[in-house]
Formats: sequence, C-alpha cells, structure tokens
Amino acid sequence: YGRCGSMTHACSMFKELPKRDVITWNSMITVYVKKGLSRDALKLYGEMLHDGIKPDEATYVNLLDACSSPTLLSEGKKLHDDLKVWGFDSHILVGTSLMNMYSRCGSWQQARDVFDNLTRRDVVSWNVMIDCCAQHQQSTDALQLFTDMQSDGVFPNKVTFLNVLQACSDDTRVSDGNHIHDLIVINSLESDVVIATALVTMYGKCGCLGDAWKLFSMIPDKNLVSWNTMVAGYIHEGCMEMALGLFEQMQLEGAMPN
RNA sequence: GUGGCUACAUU
Repeated sequence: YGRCGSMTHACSMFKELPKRDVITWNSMITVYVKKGLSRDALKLYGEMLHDGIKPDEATYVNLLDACSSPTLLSEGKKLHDDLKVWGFDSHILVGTSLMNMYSRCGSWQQARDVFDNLTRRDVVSWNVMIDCCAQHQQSTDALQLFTDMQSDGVFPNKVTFLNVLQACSDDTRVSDGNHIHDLIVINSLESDVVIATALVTMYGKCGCLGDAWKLFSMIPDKNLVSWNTMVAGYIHEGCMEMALGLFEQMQLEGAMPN
C-alpha cells in the first residue's frame, strides 16, 4: 500500500495488526520516509522503542534517510548515538547511510570521519563519499577518492562517474573532466542517456559549449532533462539566442518544458 | 515480509 501511494491503507493495516515485529515497524517507517514525512517517521521510531521492539540495522538505514537537511542534523546525530549502543556503526549499509545523512545535513567533515572509520568499503560507500565532496566544493578530495577507490580494488560504476563528473563541473577542472570522459568511453558508458547528459552538464559548466553540443546532438533518446541541460549550458555562457532557439526546437521535437 | 549512492534550475 505504501509503494502504491496509499498512506491511509498502509496506516490502517499497520494499526490493525494484532502483533508488530521489527519488520512491520521498519516497513511502516519506510512508508513515511519515502513520502518525505521525516518527523512522522522519527515519531514512529519513538513509539517502536516505547513498545519494547529492538531496532535493527534496517531501521537505522531507513531513519537516517529521513534526516536529509540541516534542520534535521540534531535528529541524525541522536540516531547515530542510538545505533552505536547496538554496535550497528560497523555495519556497511548503516555506515554509508550515516555518511549520506551528514553530507545532506551539511556536515561533510563528519561524513568523512565516518568514512575513514569504516572497516569495509564497497562501491556505494566510495560513491557517497565522492558525492559528499562534490556537493561541498571539495573537488580535489573527490578526485583523489576516485583514484583511491581503484587502488583499493573497487571498480567505479555508473553512479561513480556521475558523482565524479559533478566534481569536474567548473572551468578550473576541464582537464579532469576530459580524463573522466575518456574513462567513460573506455567503459562503454557514453551511450547511456543519464551519463551523456551528465557529460553535457559538465562541459556546459566548464564553458566548453562545443563539446557539450557534440555530446548532446549524439543522444538518440533525448528527454526533457537532456534538453534542459543543453539550454542551461547556453544560458551559463550567456548565449541567449541559442538558448531560446533550443527552447523552440525542444517543443517542436515533442519535449514539454517544465 | 523491511534497508544504502543515481543526470537538468537556484546555491
């Protein structure tokens, strides 16, 4: 019911259950989190504890996802304290969720601290840390992490490239961006529409409109985001006639502006 | 039966 968008049905089912275990509580918490109802999710966690149900790793992975803006940093920290009591901080999914929480709450140094203390790191842990650095203007660190993960024997995936491209999205990083582009080609990912659009964004923000256009024009299945990206690239460089021209063209080609 | 990163505006 939650996945189908019916909060009402999910809630009444949950309430009517004669017995609730950790999985039913987790499921209900997830419904609230995915709906963006962070405070309600956290309230449910309080009730769960009050009912004497012991949370597990999944409980915290879900709840940490609810703490995704600086106003919820204190809640995220409380969860961090709680899960330490159970010894869940060494769990890789919990650790990665903690990093993500700190990153989205604006506390990138804390995210780094969790990352440095992880006993095991998989591709998602590296991706989250790279994204964290990219989001907080730490592009040198992001690129260093990209190198380090490979020295550590972890292969970059599509998300890794998306994240590291964001770290190359300014005019001081053109050569890094070119290098990442080469690696994307080597990994045969350049035909992916999401990757191709991320490359258009990167070149646009670097001021390389020629490269951005070349990639954009080769996308066979252009969607609204691809068009928006190319329009934004022109605007970024002050090419207003080109931007407006593309705005007309996208509509001729059936893309509805949002 | 429940759990982590996923391209476009502004920053």
